[in-house]
Amino acid sequence: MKKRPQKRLDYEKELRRAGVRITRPRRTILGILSQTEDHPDALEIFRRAVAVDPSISLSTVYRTMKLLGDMGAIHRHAFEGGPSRFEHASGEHHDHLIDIETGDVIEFKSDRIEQLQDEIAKSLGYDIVHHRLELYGRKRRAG
Amino acid sequence: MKKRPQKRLDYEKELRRAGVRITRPRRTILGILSQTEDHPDALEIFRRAVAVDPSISLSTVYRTMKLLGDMGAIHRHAFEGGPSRFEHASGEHHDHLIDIETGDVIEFKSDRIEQLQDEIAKSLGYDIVHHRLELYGRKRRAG
DNA sequence: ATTTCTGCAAAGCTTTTGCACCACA
DNA sequence: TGTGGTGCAAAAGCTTTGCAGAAAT
Repeated sequence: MKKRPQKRLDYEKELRRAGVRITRPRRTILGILSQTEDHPDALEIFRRAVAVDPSISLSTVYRTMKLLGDMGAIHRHAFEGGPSRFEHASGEHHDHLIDIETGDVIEFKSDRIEQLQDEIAKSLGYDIVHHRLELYGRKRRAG
Repeated sequence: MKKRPQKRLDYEKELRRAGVRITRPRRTILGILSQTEDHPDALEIFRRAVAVDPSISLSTVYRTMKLLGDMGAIHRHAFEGGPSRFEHASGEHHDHLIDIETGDVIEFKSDRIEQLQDEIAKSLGYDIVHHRLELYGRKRRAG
């Protein structure tokens, strides 16, 4: 029952603050991202955008995702065997379980795992800058 | 102080058993993999192979890696921001810490993390087929 | 003698980029 | 009105593939 009302306005504010122009294609893409609860790839975002504004280009989608990624407003995930997929960066950090049959993505979080990761890195003499934890699985059937 | 003596012979046996021909380029590539303790990408394997047999092609490297991967003899890792890198599949499962400055890869293993992953997947109604855990970090400087 | 494999070149797929025009501030 | 953004097409980077000739069994 999560609500993500008018996330687009937040994006716009952030963008303006960063000194970037709010153009028609950008507004369209932000609108789509604000309604997005899944993890679409660039082509899928492009398709959804074209439905709103047929003149939009895939380049602009990529450029906008790059822009938002650099600002930290979205995350890009390069899951196995496919193009990068995006999600908004609102909310807390989490990792992903990918359904290898459907491509569905389930988010999860484990403080314990994060803590263990830190310990491991430290013991190896490293500080973690970021990490990637992806579980690829198959839905267990009842019975 | 690990030793990996004559790993090539094992590969060859496996390949013959699988009904594949041991050709000159394959023997060359297997020889290189057997001496490899790092995580080279296809181009790097190609370079090392060319030093032994200048007539080898990059396609053959890719095809051989695919073959060995399908047989489970090597693992392919798609670390962030670069081409896939390979390692032989001998030895036990482990995860990777990637030095974001040098690209160096350090292997580590945590039974506790594996166990937590299983629990998480189960609680979400999934069985894990495989997973990917990569820590991207920077060497902590003394002091 | 077959069947598999190879090198080469071309194509595939995702993502980035050069450029001339367009539009936001 | 000037700078930044856009669409288009081309290119880049990695990997796969079609094909005709070569080599392993």
